[in-house]
Amino acid sequence: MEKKEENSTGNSALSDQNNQMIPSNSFFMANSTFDIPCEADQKGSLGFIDMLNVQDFASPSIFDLLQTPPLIPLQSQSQPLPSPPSTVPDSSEVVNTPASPNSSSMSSSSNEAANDKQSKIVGEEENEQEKTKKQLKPKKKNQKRQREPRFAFMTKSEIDNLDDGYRWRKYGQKAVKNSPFPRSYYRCTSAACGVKKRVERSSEDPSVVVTTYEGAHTHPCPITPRGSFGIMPENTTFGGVGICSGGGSGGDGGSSFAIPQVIHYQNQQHQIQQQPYFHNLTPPLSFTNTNPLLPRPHQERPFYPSAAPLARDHGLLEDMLPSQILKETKED
DNA sequence: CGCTTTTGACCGGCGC
DNA sequence: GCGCCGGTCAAAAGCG
Repeated sequence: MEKKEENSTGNSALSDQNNQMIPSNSFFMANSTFDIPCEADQKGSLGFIDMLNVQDFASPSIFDLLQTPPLIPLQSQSQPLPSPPSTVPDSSEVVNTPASPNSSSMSSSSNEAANDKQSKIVGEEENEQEKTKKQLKPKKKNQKRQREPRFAFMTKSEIDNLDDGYRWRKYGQKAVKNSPFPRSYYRCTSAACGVKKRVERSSEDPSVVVTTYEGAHTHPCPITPRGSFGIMPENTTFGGVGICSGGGSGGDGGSSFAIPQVIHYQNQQHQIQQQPYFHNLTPPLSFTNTNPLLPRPHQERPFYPSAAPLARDHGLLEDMLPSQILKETKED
């Protein structure tokens, strides 16, 4: 079994829908702000997430953004870029304080940094957990639960559980406070991979799916029979916490999160285009990539080995998208 | 038959 | 200390 992890994410941002205050843990999108339920809390499990500026990005992969260059830990933001961690980074905290609403920022919590130091203990805990679990989790004390770096993004989609190429098993579902939509909890089915993700719909915009990844995959991305990465609409806003590098232990070259490319969220008058995932469309918004952390267009590189073939796989897209949309896209 | 999903119960953290 | 809440467990059901 897997190590039971504790988590108690405060949910300050979720509280009051009538509350017009913009919490620090919000996605800032074009003309609107979305709370990120549970993602950013005072405890810092996942810091605030702001709008990602992606000027000049034709269609960058989220992983491109996150993997190159390595995100700067909060503590060392003014320092040279650290070398990528071999596994889960000690300091997964990245905070880019936006100088302006248009400046990019990705952030994450800082308490994870300390907790991550305990990563070595995880294995031992796992064994212990095995023994004790049958008694309904007599938890270890004195050990704050280790938090993996988390990464959240928003997707405009009717599909809750977006296919990101990895295989997930749902292990829980909870009603979300102040939201009519439940939150689903998934875990990567790969044996030694403890990556988790949460999927929920925004209560403010039911068409928006908030997906939060936690942890880094330690294995290559298994291509699902349906084809991976195919169904992510392009209009996703992500924010992050974390580090996606992975470098992982498995020698897989460091892929971590199976998150599709940046999807530009266009929320002008709440008119959001649904666009096929792999098309290079002009970003609906004019972003300014002022973030030194973010790669420049010329740095674009294929992230998924399988992405290129799939990019042309309209068969998949046609499964998932209205034909009209596809048609329009092709014309582009 | 094996894997996934569902779902109620349980646990721990946090605020009051 | 108590209650709330997020997160997880695990048995049962569902599915291919």
